[in-house]
Amino acid sequence: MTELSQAKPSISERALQASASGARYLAGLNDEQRTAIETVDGPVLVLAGAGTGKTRVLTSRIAHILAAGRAYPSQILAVTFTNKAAREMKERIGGYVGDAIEGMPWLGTFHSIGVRILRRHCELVDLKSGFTIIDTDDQIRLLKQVIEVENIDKDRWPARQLAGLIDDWKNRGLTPERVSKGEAFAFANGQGAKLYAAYQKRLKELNAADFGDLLLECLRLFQSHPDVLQDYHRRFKYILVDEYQDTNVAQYLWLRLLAQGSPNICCVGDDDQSIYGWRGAEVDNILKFEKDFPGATVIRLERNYRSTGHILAAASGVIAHNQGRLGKTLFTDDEDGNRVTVTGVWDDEEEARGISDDIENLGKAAEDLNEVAILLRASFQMRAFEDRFVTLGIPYRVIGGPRFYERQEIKDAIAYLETANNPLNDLKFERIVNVPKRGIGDTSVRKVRELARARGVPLFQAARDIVETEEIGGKARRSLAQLVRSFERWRNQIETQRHTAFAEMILDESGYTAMWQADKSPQAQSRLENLKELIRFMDEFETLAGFLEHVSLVMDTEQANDGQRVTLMTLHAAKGLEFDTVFLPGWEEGLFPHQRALDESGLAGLEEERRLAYVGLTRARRTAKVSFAQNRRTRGLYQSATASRFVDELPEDHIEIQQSQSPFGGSYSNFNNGFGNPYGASRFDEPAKRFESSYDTPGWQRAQSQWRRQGEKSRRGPKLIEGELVASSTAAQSSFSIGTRVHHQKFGFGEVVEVDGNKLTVEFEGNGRKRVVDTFVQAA
DNA sequence: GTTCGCTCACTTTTT
DNA sequence: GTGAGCGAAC
Repeated sequence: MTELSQAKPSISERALQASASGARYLAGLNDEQRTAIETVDGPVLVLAGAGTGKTRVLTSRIAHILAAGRAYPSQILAVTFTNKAAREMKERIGGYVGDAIEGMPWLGTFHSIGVRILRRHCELVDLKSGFTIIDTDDQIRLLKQVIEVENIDKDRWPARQLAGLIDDWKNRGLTPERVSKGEAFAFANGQGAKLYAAYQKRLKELNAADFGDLLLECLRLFQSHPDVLQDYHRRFKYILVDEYQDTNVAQYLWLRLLAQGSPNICCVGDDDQSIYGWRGAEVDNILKFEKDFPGATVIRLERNYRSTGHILAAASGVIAHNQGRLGKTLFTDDEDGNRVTVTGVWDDEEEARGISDDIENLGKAAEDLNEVAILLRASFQMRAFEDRFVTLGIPYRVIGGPRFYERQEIKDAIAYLETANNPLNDLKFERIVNVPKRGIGDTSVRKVRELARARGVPLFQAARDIVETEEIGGKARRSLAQLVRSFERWRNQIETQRHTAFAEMILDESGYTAMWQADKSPQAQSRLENLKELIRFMDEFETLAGFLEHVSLVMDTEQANDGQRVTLMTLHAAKGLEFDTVFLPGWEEGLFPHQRALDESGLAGLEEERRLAYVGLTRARRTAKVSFAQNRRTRGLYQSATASRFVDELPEDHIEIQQSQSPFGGSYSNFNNGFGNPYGASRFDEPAKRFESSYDTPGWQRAQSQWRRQGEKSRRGPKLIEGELVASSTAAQSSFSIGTRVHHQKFGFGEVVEVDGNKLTVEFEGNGRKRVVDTFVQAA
C-alpha cells in the first residue's frame, strides 16, 4: 500500500485478467479445498486440520471472489490474529491476482481493522482524532496511578493483576458497568469494576485506547449507532476469518454484528489447535458455529500434505484422547516414514546434550539446520539448549523472546520520539522523564502530575509551568527545566530535517545513547545496535508520524533469515510453522502437561495441553523426537520427574523407543519402579523386553538409518560448503590467541585463557569461565 | 534521589 | 538459579 501509484489497468480489469489466465488459484486443489473455495454464498465453516492447506484455501477463496467479480477488493473483510498472518495472506493473494491486492483495505488483524473503524468514527466513542494506542507498559503505569488515586493499598493489589483482569473483561466484551458484582470482588474487595471505570475515564482524558478498546469500543459504536453498523453492512459483501478457534468473546460479537449484513461469512480454523484459552480464546465459538449461523456449510479438510504417516498417526492418536472435539480424521498419501522416537533420559542436562549431539550430527550430514526445531513447553527450558549450542558452536535462533519493539531501549527511544511529536502523550513523557537518570524522582513527578490534574493540562505543559515555581527545588527543578527546553528546541526542528536525523539528534542530545555507552552490562552493546537498527527501520517510512502509527500497532519485525540455524521456541510460538525435524523434549508430568494448567483449569486445561502436544507433533514433516527426563533441575532444585501421560498416549504402532546415549543408558526406566507410577503401567516399565539382540536396538537401527541418509545426501551432490558452516571439533586452529580481549553477545567482555582448536576458554568479567566457539566472539 | 540488597515467584503471549 | 521489584540505607 505504500507503493507509488503508477499507470496500470483498473483493479477489476486486472482481476479479470487473472481469471482469464486460467484461474491459477484453482490449480492442484483437492475436492474439499475446491468446495471450500467455491462455496461463496452463505456461512461456511472450514475445519482445517494441521497441514491441510488452510491458508491456501483462505487466499484462493479471496482470489476466487475477486476473479468471479463477486465483489470489489474493498468489499471483502478478511481478519487474522497476527500481523504476520495478514502479511502472508497479502503476499499470497498478490501472487494469484496481481496487484489487485492493493485495493484490499480491509485485510488485516482484528486490531488494525478495529483502529481503522474507530479512527473514522472516533468522536462517537468519546475519542478525538489522532488518539493514541497504548501498550502494556503504559497501561500498567496508568493503572498504578488510578489505584493510587483511589487510595487502595498498591502492595496488596498490584496494577499488573488489575491489568490482567481488565484485559480479561475486555476480551469477554464486558464494559465496566457489565462486570458482575462477584467478579469485581476479584480485586480490592469489590472495587474492581470501579477501578476499571476510572481507568477508562483516564484513557478518554488522555485521548488514548488500549488494545482491548480497539475491539470493545467498536462494539459500543456498533450497538449505539445502528446507522454506522449499517454502513459497514452495506460495505462488506464477504467476511473471512482466519484461526477462528482463537477468537475471544469480543471478537465473536464483533464478527456477528458485522455478519448481520451478509450471510457470506467464512471461518477457517481447527478446534484441535486451540491453545490460547488462557488468553480468552473460546473454543466454543468454533464448536457452535452451526448454531450461530443457521444453514452453514461445514467442510472438513482432512488430507494432510505435510507429515509422513507415522507422525500423523501418532499425533492423531494423542488428540483422540480429547472429549468435545468436532472430530476429524487426518490422512496422508505420503509414505509411513520414520516412527516417532521416544527417549527417556536421566536428566535435563543429558537431554540437552543428547539433542545437541543429534543436531551436530545432522549438521555434519549436511542437513539443512533451518529445517530443525526444538519445541518447548516453557521458555526457561531454552537456557540448557542455548548453553549447549554456544559450547558446541551450533548456530541457533530463538523465536519468541522479547520482540524488537518490546525491548526497553526501543520503547524508550520511541517514547522520546512520541513526546517530541505529540506533547499530549503523557504516558510516553512520563516514561522518559527520568531516563537517563537526571535527578527527577517519584516525588517530583507526582507534583507535576498533581499540577497537571489540577489545571486539566497535559503533563508536559504542567512540567513547563512547574519549573517557574518553587514547587520543586534543586537539581530536579534544573533538570526538568532543561528537559522541557530540550523538547521545545527539538520540536522546532521537527520539520527542518529528515526524521531519521531528527531521531539521532534527540537520542544523542538527551544523553540516551551516552547512557548505554557508559553501561558496562554485556547487553549494552546490542542495545546500541538495536537503536541503530531502529533508525535504519525508520528510514522506510516517509514521516515520523507515519512511523509512530505503525509501531503502535505492528509489534513485530521480519527476522532476517541469515544462514543455517536451528530454531528454538515454545510450542505456542510454533503454531503455523513446519520443519523437517522436530525435537520435543521435556514431556514430563508437571511440565507438560503443565501443573498450573491442571490446577487452574482441570480437564479443560489438560485438553488444551494435549492440543499443544498435537500442535507440536504435527509441526514435523519427516522426523519427530519426543523425550523426557527422569530428573529435572527446576527452581534451582534437582527433582525427580515422571514421564508425561501424553508419552503413553502415543499409539504403540507408530513409535519407536530410542535408547539414550547416557552412561546409564537403557536402565533408566527402572527408576520408575518402586515409586509407583500414578498413571498406571507404562511401556517404559519393561525396557529390555523389546530388544532381543543388540542389532535390534533403536540405537543400532538409528545408526544404520543415519548411514543410509548420509549416503543419500552425498549422492545428491556435495553440500560440503554448507556443512562447514557448522562449527565442529575438528575445525582449524582459532585465530584468537591467549590473552586476547574479546566480546561475547551474551557473556560480555573477557580474556582468552585457553585455545583448543576453534574452541576458546574465556574468563568473562563477572560471568566466570566459559567455553565458547571462536565465531561467537569478536576481538574487543 | 539513588543504590544496594533482600525477597519473591517462576507457563503459554498477540495486539 | 535467576531476575525483577521493592524497601531501607546512603
